Amino acid sequence: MVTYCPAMVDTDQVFRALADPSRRFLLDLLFQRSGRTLGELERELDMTRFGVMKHLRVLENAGLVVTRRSGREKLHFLNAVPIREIHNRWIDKYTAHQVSALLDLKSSLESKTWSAKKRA
Amino acid sequence: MVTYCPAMVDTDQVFRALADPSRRFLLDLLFQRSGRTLGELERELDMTRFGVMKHLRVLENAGLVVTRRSGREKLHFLNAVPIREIHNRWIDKYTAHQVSALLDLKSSLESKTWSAKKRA
DNA sequence: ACAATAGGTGACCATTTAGTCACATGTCAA
DNA sequence: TTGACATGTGACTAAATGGTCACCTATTGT
Repeated sequence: MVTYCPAMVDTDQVFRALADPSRRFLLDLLFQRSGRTLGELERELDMTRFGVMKHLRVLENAGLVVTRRSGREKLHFLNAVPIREIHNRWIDKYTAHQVSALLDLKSSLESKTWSAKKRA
Repeated sequence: MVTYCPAMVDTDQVFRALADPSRRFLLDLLFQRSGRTLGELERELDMTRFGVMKHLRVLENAGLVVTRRSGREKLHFLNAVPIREIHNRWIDKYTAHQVSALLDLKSSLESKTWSAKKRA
């Protein structure tokens, strides 16, 4: 019998977890480098350890973060599956191409602006 | 000068807009068929007109819904661009394949369960 | 054993948020 | 122009949320 699967998530918990900027920043940190401890993450936020712990639990309950204990440390990893499910909910194959093209255009414009700034 | 672009969105507003189940349901309705009026959407939710209106404004401010007036009616359309940006934030090209494969597996298992149920 | 370190719990407070209502504006058609 | 219809505003209440703190447990190295 399967005891855990990264694709098993509660939709509502996922969206509520993503609603907070601190939690999104935690996901950014784990996207950058997974397998961090609570203390390590705490140092990056302007908040007490308890606040960070609370946020991490919300993320874990939502399935956006999975954890593994190692001695007295708890390692946190990013799980991207719920993110992909959000995408699949409101973007079908037909509109996906248009949207991607628009965003590519946008980022290309932004990089031009950026290099213009850099030169200035 | 550009006065409007579907790719111009405030990240925080997008995530907070998606945090409510009623608002996600409104997006589902507009994903199914875009260009609906307030009254039309109101009939689908178990909520007063005012509540629905408030939710639609949140979605509009987030850029997830764009509107067009037509006489005394206001038509609402889904804008998928912010959704795609969420995806791009935490899923890179390398993990995208793994995640997609996992979700394909999941949906194939679910459809098997479903047809088994149907036969029973 | 001991102190230092890493993580955890429950209660608490300030702020935000969902939903409703009385009331107001603008548009259509007879 | 009159009445019906579609949408909009500001104030209000009840519930949820973010963040902190005093206090607690478990693991490590000496």
